[in-house]
Amino acid sequence: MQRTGKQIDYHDEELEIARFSKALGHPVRIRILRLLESQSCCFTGEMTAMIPMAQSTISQHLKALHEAGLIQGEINPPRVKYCINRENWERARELFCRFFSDNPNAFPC
Amino acid sequence: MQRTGKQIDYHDEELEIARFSKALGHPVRIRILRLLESQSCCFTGEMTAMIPMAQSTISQHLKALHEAGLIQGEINPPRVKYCINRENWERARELFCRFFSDNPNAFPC
DNA sequence: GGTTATTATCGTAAATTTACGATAAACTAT
DNA sequence: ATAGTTTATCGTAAATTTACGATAATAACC
Repeated sequence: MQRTGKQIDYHDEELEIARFSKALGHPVRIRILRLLESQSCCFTGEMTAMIPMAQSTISQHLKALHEAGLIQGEINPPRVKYCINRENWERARELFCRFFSDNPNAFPC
Repeated sequence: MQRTGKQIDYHDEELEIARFSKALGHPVRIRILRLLESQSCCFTGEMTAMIPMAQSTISQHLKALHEAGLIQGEINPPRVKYCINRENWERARELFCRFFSDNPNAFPC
């Protein structure tokens, strides 16, 4: 919240993994990502049809995932087709695997 | 927030991974876990010495990690020694690796 | 019993998140 | 131009998170 802010010198990796984790920290966003994983890409409308939640709320969650870099949207008027952002997905995988590895220098994933 | 609550039928795995992710969603908690990883265990005081943040705030973050199951505390009066909860750590690794795997059935991590 | 050391909890204020309905924006098709 | 479709944004209210200082709890030691 940084009220008085003694300023902690976080490493880039710490900030990166916290940022990805925060985006993954809501079950509906996990659901959305699983949908996108199973069927390469997906229109917003298909998600709103499958997830019983207000369209505006889903759009809000999509924005969160987009800002975290986990998905990307391609405008296909009047619709928007969302896909996993493969580059950042790979980066996240790498970060999590290294983080959870017993030996932080190894990288077996 | 569940105001009208149309109720989404989340799978256990979705809730689990969101729960772990939420706990990982703050850089200071990543820092704490990295400390615990590097030196098997650690007293609260050692962390407050290394992290420029109020003792009560760190205790609060430790509580969050504890409630998510990622760490465990052993009372060693008047101090408390915290360690990674290896069982749940392994579980989280498994969940994340499967989640980020291109093929959700494979499990190469 | 009283003191010291360590950690958790309480009370708080500000910021952020989450959900909704309503509205706006963008582009097609008529 | 007008209407229709799809999606994002706005305004909102409630809940949660995050940070702090102050206080309480716990157990050792004198």
